[in-house]
Amino acid sequence: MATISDVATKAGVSTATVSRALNGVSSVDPELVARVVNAARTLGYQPNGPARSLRRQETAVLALIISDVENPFFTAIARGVEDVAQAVGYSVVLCNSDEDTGKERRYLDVAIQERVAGVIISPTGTPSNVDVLRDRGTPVVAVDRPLAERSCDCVLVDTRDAARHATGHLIEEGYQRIGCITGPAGVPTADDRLAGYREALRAAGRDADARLVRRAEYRAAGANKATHELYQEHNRPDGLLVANSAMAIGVLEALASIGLRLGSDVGVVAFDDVPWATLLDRPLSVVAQPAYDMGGAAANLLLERIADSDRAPTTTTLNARLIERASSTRL
Amino acid sequence: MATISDVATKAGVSTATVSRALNGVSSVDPELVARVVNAARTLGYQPNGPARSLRRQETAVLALIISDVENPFFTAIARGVEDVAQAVGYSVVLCNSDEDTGKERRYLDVAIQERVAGVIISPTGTPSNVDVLRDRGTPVVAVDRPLAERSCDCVLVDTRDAARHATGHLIEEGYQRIGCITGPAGVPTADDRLAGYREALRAAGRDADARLVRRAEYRAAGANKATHELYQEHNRPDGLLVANSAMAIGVLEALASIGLRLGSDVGVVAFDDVPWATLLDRPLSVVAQPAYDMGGAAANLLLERIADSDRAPTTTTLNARLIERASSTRL
DNA sequence: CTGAAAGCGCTAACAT
DNA sequence: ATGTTAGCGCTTTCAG
Repeated sequence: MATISDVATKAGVSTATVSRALNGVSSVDPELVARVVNAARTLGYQPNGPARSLRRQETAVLALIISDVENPFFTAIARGVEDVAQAVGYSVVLCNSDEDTGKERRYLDVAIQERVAGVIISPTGTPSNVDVLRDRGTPVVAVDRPLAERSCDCVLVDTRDAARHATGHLIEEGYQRIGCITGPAGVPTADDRLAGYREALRAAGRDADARLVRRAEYRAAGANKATHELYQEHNRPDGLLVANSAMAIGVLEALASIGLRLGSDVGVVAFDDVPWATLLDRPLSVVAQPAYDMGGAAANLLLERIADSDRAPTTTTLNARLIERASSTRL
Repeated sequence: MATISDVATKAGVSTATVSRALNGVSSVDPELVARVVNAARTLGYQPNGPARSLRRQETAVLALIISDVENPFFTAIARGVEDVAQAVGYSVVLCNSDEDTGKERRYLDVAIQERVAGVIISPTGTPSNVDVLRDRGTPVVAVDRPLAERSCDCVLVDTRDAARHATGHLIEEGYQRIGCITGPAGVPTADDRLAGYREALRAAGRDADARLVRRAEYRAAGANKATHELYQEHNRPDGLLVANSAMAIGVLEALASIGLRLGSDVGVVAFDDVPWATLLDRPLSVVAQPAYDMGGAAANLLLERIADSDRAPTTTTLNARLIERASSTRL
């Protein structure tokens, strides 16, 4: 593969001039630039990335570590990140931590070893994993979930507020015993959505009945099981707040198999807008999070921090939007 | 950030010994290994990836270039690739070409510049883009779509066969005027699915009616429009083969808005299994492709080729599975 | 404005 | 078994 010195020989100049010409340093004789560009093209020259990174002590790649590639919410974030990064010449490498602290740790190590310019992460488990980056001065932005230490840029949505709204909506629609199916304890979004749910009940002068709350992994299977449990008890809920779209699938399957109809028998609102929401017989009401914008905002924040590591940490909080459909309407 | 020579100094050995110890060369005195490992740990040493890549003239990263990160089919492939790669110590960088030849080209350039060990690609548009890799001897595996030149490892599914089966199933269920909504001309999967559809009709002694065929981008919006067009004509189809799951969403929305019921009014089979298929009032019949396995197979093929570039190119063809549900049953 | 040369951090001969 | 050293390809002083 052609190197910079092949190009230099072919163009009859030094490697320094080739480097300057190809990197757009203005002080190069236009005629030489033309010769260099020509030589590079005929040789099919492509710069050696590792050599450049080694010399410059920096790379033009960002790492994005998410907890589930198959969750549309996270892939939408990924698009947002990528579109912003691409526009300024950065590449993005997408890593899937799968809600596994060990995997997350390994990817962080890879990110450090490859000397990426910065990391955007939706942190899984303990914040100590991320400390590894901060110790080395690698810029980090947390997205979707805050880091325990507030000393880090974050892009969040006001998910507790959104949960409160959604629950309030179910109350207004006349549902009496509203339950909540949320993610594992310790996952901030799961806890916040539960907190918002409780606030709404309290604000309406109702007791939050702990027996109507279930936790499970953020996946269909766990939510399915949790729903079946909930409906084996005496006090069956007639309303349900579901904390993510994967869970919604498990919940809706369970309700169908029990023979309950959405809206009339049980009002349901789920987090995350999904393209199939409107295909259901009773279309699904959702809390739509601005995932694409979150990704874009996170990327911008990261780029700013890369440019200026002394900037004070910012937290950007975006709002979610409740979309009311038939699944949360009595008739 | 600590370098190898910092570790060498701290452990009281040469950098060569540190390198050997940390890379598990067996001929190092166990006591020295221990000292090195200790020094490395206390210094928080992490090897410099670019330096290593430059020296070794190889990297332990694979690039995966797919045409749509938001399509569950491709994210499932990504998981398959990643699980195999991870197990043998490779990282995977995921790139989203978005069915855009220009973006694809840019990512291929990045892959070359970063000197990735190999590329798995679901090629968009002209095959000439990929030639760039083959000219440089970068190992490539095509997945989901073949490369025009057969001189390249491929992992495909027998999608024409699957389309024929699915169409045959609609015929057997008694649907009389079966239409097809497929992707853009030139995209091999789109063309193959159409070809399989036609074969099935011919085998049943029916004319393939060109007026029942529509093409659109592999997205919901285009399929929605195409469906509306189809149902404005005299000869409305009573059966539909839909070439991917994003399109299925557009089609189902259109049918609902026209007031047609799945199964009874119009039998529908769509490519790609989706988790929400069973949530519909009339659950959706699908052609389930083994996406995860495809990713795994592609990764294995690529690793083999990296190890032995002289191996003859292989084409692995996997089978899809028709899952019959209520959307393709009259009653 | 251009060239010569040093050196980023690591690994792999080669020498001991 | 360990150390010495050259050099991967590039960018960037420093001279001229």
